[in-house]
Amino acid sequence: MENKLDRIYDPHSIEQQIYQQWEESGNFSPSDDGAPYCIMIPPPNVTGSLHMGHAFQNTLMDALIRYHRMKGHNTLWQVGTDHAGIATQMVVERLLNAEGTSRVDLGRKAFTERVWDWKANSGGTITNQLRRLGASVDWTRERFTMDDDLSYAVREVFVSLYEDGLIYRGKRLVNWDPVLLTAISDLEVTSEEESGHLWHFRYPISGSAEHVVIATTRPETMLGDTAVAVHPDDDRYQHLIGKTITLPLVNREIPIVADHYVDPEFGSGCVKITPAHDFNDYAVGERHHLPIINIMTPRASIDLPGSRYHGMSRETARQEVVADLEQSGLVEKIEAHQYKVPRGDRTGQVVEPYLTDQWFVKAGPLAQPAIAAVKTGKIRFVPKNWERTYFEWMENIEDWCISRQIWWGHRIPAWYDEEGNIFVARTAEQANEQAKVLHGENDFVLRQDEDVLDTWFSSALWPFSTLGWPQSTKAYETFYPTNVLVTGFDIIFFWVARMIMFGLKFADDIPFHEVYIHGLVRDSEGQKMSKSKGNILDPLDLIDGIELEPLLKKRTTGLMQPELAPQIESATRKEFPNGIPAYGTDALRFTFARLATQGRDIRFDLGQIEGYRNFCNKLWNAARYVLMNSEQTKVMPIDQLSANTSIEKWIIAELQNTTRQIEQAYEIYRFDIASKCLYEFIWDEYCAWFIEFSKIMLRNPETDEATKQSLRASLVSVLDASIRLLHPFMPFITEQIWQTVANDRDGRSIMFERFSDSTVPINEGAVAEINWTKSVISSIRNLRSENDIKPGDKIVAMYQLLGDEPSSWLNQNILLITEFARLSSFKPLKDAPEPAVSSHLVSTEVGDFRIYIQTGDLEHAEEQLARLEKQLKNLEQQIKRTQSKLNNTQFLEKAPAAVIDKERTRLLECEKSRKLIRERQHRLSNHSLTS
RNA sequence: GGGUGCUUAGCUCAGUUGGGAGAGCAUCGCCCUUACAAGGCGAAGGUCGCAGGUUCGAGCCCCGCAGCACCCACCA
Repeated sequence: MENKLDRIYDPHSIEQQIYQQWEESGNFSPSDDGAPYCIMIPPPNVTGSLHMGHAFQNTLMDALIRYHRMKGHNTLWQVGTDHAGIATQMVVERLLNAEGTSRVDLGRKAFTERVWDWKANSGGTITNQLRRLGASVDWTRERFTMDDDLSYAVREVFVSLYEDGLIYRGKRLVNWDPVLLTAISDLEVTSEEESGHLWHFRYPISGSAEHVVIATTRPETMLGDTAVAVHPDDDRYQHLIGKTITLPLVNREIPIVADHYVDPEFGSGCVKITPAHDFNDYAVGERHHLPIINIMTPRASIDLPGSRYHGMSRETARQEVVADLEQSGLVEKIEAHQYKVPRGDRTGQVVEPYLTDQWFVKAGPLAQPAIAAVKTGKIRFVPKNWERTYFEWMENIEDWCISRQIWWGHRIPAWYDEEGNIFVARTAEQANEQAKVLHGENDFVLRQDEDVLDTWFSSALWPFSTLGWPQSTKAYETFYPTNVLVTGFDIIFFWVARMIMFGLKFADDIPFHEVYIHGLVRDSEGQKMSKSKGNILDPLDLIDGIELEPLLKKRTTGLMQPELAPQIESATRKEFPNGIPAYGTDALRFTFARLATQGRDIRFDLGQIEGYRNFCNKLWNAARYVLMNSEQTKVMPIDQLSANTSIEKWIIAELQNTTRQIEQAYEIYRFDIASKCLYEFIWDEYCAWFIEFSKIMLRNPETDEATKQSLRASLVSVLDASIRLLHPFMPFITEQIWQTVANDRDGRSIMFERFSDSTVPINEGAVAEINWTKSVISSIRNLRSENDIKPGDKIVAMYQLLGDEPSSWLNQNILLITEFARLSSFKPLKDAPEPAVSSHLVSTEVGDFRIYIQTGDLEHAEEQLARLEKQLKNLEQQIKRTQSKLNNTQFLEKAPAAVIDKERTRLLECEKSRKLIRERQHRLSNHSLTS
């Protein structure tokens, strides 16, 4: 490392080089020393690239990891990626289509080989982006959910659950994506309200002229109706229960049944029942033992050989059915209707309830201990209110459909013989053994189940499968249960709940003690970021910067709806007329930390990150100043500083207060508080006061050498301590400065330094003295500004000690006051009668210390009088309020003594201030009369 | 239909167990002062969504209302 900092802070020139050094030196692996601390990364999809949500989440995890590493813990941040079954298969299928071939052409074996190739060549995007972010994950332990050992864990879990009766196979109505041709789980279906129609049809009663009117949003499914239902207590239809209907168009006799499911208030009170194509109807069908007639192919076209609708898409069939019923005069009416349409979250296609053979996890028994773990406080959600969401879902949990009819994923370890017997086993050999037992000497052929498991199945094992389970490895013994899971609320059901269930079942313990749920990153307007809205910010663009043209291109290419491009382009031009400047990783990370308030979604706009980039610059330049002034000075722990002067004692006190607040904030995951404390301490105390104080003292020829040495040591050591506190949020700039401020680093990294030093007792006297000095300086600055005195002009000032502030405070700090306030002299006013001294005096007070300054003229007298008048008015109000409180016997009886004392003191202070202000008014108005 | 969160300065948000309303950005003055103009000094700006209640005292606790956002659910 160089021993100097460049004049200009340039994040780009330091960040990548530093990360490479960290990674190469193996710094991210556990130290094998100290209490274990472990976080599991939510494995990003291997097809993914870093978005703002990742950047936010990983910033917080890295801060926690770095904090605990510096605290001396044996720290593991387990990294890896998820095979993302459907997403990855879609990506590779698109590539194949572009090449003019297809998944089916290749066949299963060649296709999965192709996916592995893709992964080897293109699957590292997001992990490399994590490096840019500074993530101190242990790359040597990187895992992929389809690694051999993790796949082994998957089979182990599947087989165990099967043996325990918690996995079963069955023909059930599932959510079917007719484009992907696979079942998906309830969670993968999203319902949006859409405009449609409510069709009212007349169904004729068999052998009668009567008919009933049924209403439906899906006319085409009437081809599969097997009943009409009414409410059992509905007087209108009592006489029809048990009779039959001749189903129009199909001419099938179907019964009228009574079922509580029907809401008599809705529509006509009669419901068509299609058990094969509706979840509710399926349940009704089961209750009444109705036949289940499937009328659709997997691609959701009509499957009724011999019917005129056979082969029609569901949309066409709908039109035709309605037209035909219309023709027969069976359409009562058609109403506009808003209704929820279920769509697959991957394809956006309307999902069909579809009757197929699938594998399910029986969730109820697994959920019970998982609920208890949170109820008893073994697992804590932060913020706590998410526990309610968790309970709500867990207490009403449905069985989980885990089989998927795709090729990329963990193949289900089940085999069938020709008679349909199922053999679930860890390996084909074991399945064979089982089959032998059954078949004896007879020949048989086994065929493995074609389906793969839902990707979330393997994700659910992540906290223990990555650590070596089912083997009892050192990592597993050391780091399970992990400390905290950091994730978004959107995957509490998908992932968090299932990890808890499986962790308790298989690793015999909770997977983590705490779950920190963070908010969603939105754009500056509060909109969700999405490609189709064209409002995506790429974290790397914020780090490296991007010109307008490439940004436009990025946002407008590959849109699902290309017609939106012009709109997106103009919005982008308006928001980023000059593109995006490079802010650097540290500024981005710090911004995320500052925005990480409890649970809320966060709005991201460039003003914020710019402010924190400026903070980086501030720190950088402060470090440059310190280097210039204390090059040969040794960095010391805070508790070993000699701290000769009050200002050193004061800044040490401030540092210690800040440290304590930060450590407390980490304990409760308040990254916003921790980062805010750092910002304020470094900028408002260390830079604005301490460095400025030090300049004056170091440059003063009368300062003795010992004091200078002490000051230099404090300057450099407090800087050193500050950047250690800051390191978890800003790893790069702090490393660069840390390497530079001392010569004896020997290639060590700041990431292993202690987070904070031992404390020394706070010197309250020094703190009071410096706070008083700061107030005096601020008051004079204020006076100067109010009187339009140019910052460069030196002025005469005088003071009066009216009370009992220690005169030592003044004597000790008179140089600082004089220099800071740019005074040519600062002397006692003696006992001269005030108005006689000068007609150009204005004054202010700090407690009982009155300060006068000389002004060149009094042209601002009117303004000042107005200001004083306003202050006076405020004071009067306060006095009145305080007095009425103190006159209130109820208040005096019931309020705590401390509060009453406070009010009394306040009253005295206000009255004193009022007196002083009146005096100032008096002086000012007299003088303005004379001038 | 059930649930959750939000509403505080022009904007984005803090506000810990109830005890005199805060920050950043933006705005307005004045300064290119030898670490930093990505800076310094100073100023202005709020009926804490509305309406009640509890309390000596409410931004904070309770009830109601309104608006916004999100989650869950099988209403054809």
